[in-house]
Amino acid sequence: MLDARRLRILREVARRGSFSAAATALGYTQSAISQQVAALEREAGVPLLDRHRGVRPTGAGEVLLRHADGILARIADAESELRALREGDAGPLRMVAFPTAGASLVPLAIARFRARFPRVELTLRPLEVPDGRAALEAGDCDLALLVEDPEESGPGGWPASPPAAGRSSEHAGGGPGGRDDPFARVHLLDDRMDVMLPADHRLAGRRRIRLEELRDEHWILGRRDYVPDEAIFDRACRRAGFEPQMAFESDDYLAIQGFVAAGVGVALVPDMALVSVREDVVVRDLQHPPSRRVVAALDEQAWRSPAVDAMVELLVETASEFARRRVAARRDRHR
Amino acid sequence: MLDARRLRILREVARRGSFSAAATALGYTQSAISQQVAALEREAGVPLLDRHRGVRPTGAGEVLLRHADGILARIADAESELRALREGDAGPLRMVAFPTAGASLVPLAIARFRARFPRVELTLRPLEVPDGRAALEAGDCDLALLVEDPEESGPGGWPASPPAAGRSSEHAGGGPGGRDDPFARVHLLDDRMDVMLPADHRLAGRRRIRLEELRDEHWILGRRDYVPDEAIFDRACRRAGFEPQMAFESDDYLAIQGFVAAGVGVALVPDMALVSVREDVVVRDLQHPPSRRVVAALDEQAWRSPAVDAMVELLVETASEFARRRVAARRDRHR
DNA sequence: CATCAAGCATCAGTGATCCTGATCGATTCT
DNA sequence: AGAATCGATCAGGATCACTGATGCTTGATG
Repeated sequence: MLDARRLRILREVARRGSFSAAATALGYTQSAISQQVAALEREAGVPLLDRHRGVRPTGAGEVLLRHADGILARIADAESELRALREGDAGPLRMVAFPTAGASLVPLAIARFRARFPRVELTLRPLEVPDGRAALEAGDCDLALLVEDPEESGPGGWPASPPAAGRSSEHAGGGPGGRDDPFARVHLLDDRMDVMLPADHRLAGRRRIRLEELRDEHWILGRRDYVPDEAIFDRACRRAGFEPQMAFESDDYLAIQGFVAAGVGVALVPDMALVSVREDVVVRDLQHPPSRRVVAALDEQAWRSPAVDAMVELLVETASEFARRRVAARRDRHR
Repeated sequence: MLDARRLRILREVARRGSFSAAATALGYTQSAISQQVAALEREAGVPLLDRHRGVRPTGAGEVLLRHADGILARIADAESELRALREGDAGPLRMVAFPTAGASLVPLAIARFRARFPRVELTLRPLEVPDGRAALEAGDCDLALLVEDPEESGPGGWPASPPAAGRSSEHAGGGPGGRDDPFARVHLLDDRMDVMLPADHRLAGRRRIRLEELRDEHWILGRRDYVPDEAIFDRACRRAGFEPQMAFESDDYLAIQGFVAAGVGVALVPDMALVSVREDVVVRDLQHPPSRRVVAALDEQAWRSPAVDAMVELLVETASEFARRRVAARRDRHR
């Protein structure tokens, strides 16, 4: 196969009009140029340079030079894109997020990210948590936003960078009740869960509610296999000393709002899902509110581009602002 | 610089999904593939393949693969064009010819050539003989049609090919009165020169004229520095025992016809320039007609593509037919 | 005409690179 | 558990690329 380095040499020779000049320009000796050109001509089976009067490309040389520019330009493109990718300001960044995050937290982070890294090709797929985990495992995405049950997972934290020495696993998973997946997790926020009641519910006027007070209600919850909501809820009820009666499961918090409004039951909803709340339902704090943990997960094995790191950092920042704003919103709710 | 061979390996690995399969496909061992991919990743500074579960390209790998196809395709293009060029059925063929040939003999040869080698990019520049010789010398053309004085040049013939053994040089130039340029010459035809008279000239009715009979005429001839016509004519006159009186020089045979028709003088014109003859002039044979030699000249040093060889051969054929046709036309002229 | 400088070709030597074959560890399938 | 597959790694040998020296040709200069 034609060697691009030799094409570069040929081009330089043609451009400069002499082997020696090309050698100087490329940092070789004249001897090396001569040998490489000879090798290229041997390979081509045709003389490429007319050495008789100066050095000029022959017809065949012209033909090859026409291609050489294109080939070398494309190689240079590939190299510059690789360089950009290595430095984080270009290339693909494939994100997945569970739908609620994809509609609330993530857009904020992405807006900032795009401003800072306009050339990164950022893609976001909203995927339910198990699918997101699978995508990460399959290498189909670089970064996944997941919700998890805080009592099933470790404390979470910034993952140690793989090539660095002394990799501490204290932040990563694998602690008590650790997970069996190899992901690094970064804690973004604890998504507190509130109770949603029909606006005309007997407890709607209360500022804070104890879970036991709702022991006789029918409950509407997110689907068990998508979000950890139900597991968290079950445990909370058990601790409150009752067994909840389930009315419906749904994977859509808007649908859940609809059920609550219609009087089908009450719901435990994560704060994050409350970016829009219908008029005919109210949201009230629980006394000991459970929460679910929102994390950014990465493949600890895989190389992390600077873009991914930057995105994680932005997510952390954005999440903390988001949490502050939610606390404020919670305060307003009670006025 | 990125090595195209490595890109090919990367592509094959990505396509087949395993190092071993790629190794088999490319005729390497798995070890070689592994090492080459590792080298490519080192060079790129980024992991390109995710080896964890099967082998899949990472984001960076995808980026590089996107370029790899383009790069490899272009290299393949260049190679196939080189191959075609080596085999003669593609690539450039740059011809120059003196204007008279460019308007008579050459179009016939080119028509046949194009039918046989449609993919060769054939270019023809009409250049006066000295310019054509310079172009050939400078390597600006592959083949030049020249007119020469037969008494200044050797017999002409098929040039000996430099690398081939046992190619007889008996036909080649370099005989008595040889030239100082390094061109190989192939004799195409002897372009006989006739005398052109005004239609009302006193000798217009004659079938054949002796040069001496025109000793008192004024002569119109092609320019000395462009064509050998004048040198040939001078010598003929000297042999006929007189010194010609010159009226005009012109580099255009149509202009010469105009002068003759206008009665400015008579002219010695090469047969080849008589593809079109005005009504108000006549062309008559000389008794011992001088002739100029039409040759195809090539740079003996340069590599001769099969296309050039084919063109030379076609020119020889075409020239002999052309000469036959001219003889017939000459016969008709006298009826 | 002799000399000199510039330029390409060639050769031997050396260091880098590439490939093979063997082996190891990990993973998957049976 | 055992076999099979796959990638990583290592040592060794072949090849390749480059350097530095030398020779030859050409064109300019005194």
